[in-house]
Amino acid sequence: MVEIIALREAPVALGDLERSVMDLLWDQPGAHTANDVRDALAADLAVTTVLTVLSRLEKKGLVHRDGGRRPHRYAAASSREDHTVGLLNEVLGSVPDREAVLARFIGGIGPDEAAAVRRLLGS
Amino acid sequence: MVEIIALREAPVALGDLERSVMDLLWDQPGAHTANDVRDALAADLAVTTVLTVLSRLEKKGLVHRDGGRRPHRYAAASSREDHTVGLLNEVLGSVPDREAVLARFIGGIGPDEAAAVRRLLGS
DNA sequence: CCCCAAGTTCTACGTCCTGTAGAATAAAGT
DNA sequence: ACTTTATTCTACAGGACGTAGAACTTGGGG
Repeated sequence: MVEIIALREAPVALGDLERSVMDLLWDQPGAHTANDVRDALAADLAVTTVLTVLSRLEKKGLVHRDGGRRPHRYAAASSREDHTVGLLNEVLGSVPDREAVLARFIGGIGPDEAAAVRRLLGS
Repeated sequence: MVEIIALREAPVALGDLERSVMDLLWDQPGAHTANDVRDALAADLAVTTVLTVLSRLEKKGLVHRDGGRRPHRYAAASSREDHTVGLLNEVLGSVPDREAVLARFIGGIGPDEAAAVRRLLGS
């Protein structure tokens, strides 16, 4: 199953395993070796599998690799929040009327969340 | 190229052609026959191709088919805006801290858009 | 009543992406 | 150098999409 949503130019689609790896890197910021990642994953995978995934994520620009010393280290290229905001903007960029979508979105959030947004908007 | 974004349970991934068809159905609300759709598309495709795509979109719940009289009619199941809001919520549902993402998102929108959101929030 | 034309469903295939990993190669320490 | 550890190559199955021919269905006209 490919976790998806729907949109555009530089596809940032993530498969289930890719997503798991990113979640790991996001939950535990910092540099990790492929072995670290493999051990941290629930499933019992071959290290090469993890390396393949990390390479693909690197090609997608989601992780950075430090190939300095031998066990290479991998880390998330951007925070989960920033990445997600990017996705939101991608989604919003796929429609002609961005504001119409925001209108319906805002109209659908709960009162507490609305309050939070209001606060975030400063005043 | 598959237009994508990244997430979840019931993948709502749309291919380029699928997306084109949805854009058509959204831009011209109402019931359309497969031939109508084919004629409206830029590319010169076989009707069967369009029918296949429409079927897949129907299976994904994005279009409804009226198979009453013979040239079946197809129409978007929901508005572009509602569909997109669904995507936004999918994206937001993929992170543990929804508010943290909203914070960065709100922080990144332009002043005019911020004003629009404020207005939408009432007050 | 049967055939034709228009329409719909089946089946199919090439391509790309993802999960998965063995084989081959490289490097690092002893 | 030799062994161990790590990385890169190569590969394949499965699923999603684009694409469409073949086969089947159905409503009219003869």
